[in-house]
Amino acid sequence: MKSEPDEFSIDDLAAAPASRAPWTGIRNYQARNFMRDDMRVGDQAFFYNSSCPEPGIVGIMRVCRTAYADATQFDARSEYFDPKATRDAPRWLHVDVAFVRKMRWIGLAELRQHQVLADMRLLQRGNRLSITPVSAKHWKLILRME
DNA sequence: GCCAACGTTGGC
DNA sequence: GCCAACGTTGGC
Repeated sequence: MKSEPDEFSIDDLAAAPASRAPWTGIRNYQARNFMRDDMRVGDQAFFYNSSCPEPGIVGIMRVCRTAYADATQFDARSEYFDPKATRDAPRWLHVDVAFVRKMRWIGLAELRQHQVLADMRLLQRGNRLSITPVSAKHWKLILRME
C-alpha cells in the first residue's frame, strides 16, 4: 500500500490513536476493489513510500477493519470529495490499518534486482495502482531482504 | 519538469 | 460501445 510520506508516513501511523488509521483517499476502482474484496482483518501489508526522493518499502502494517465507506467522499471541503457519491450509494471504501513495525528502507532499485520479484505487481511497468496484491512468495523474500 | 502509462470522461 | 481528449500517477 503506497503513501506519500509527506501526506501520511509510517511514523504518522505509529503515532495515531492505538496506532490505527483509516486508509482514506483511494479514488481508483481497482485499488478500492482490492480492499473490498481481498483484504481481511489480520492480513498484512507493506507500507510503501511513493512520490518522494527515496521510494520504497519502509514497514509493515495489518488490516484491522474490513472495507467501509470513506467519509471524505461526502465532505465538500475535502480534497477527496466526490459529488457523485451518496450516503446510500458510497463509491469509495477503505480498510483500517494498524502499525506493526518499521523495516529498514528497501528501495525500488533494490527490489528490482531480485528475479523473484520480477512479476510483483508493484514493480510492473506502468503500474500506478496505490494498492496491489503481494504473493506469499514475494512477501517472504522481501522479509528475508531485511 | 518530463513523460510513459493508464484511467476517466463524454460526444457521437 | 468506440475512442479522442484529458487528467493522474509516480519514477526519474
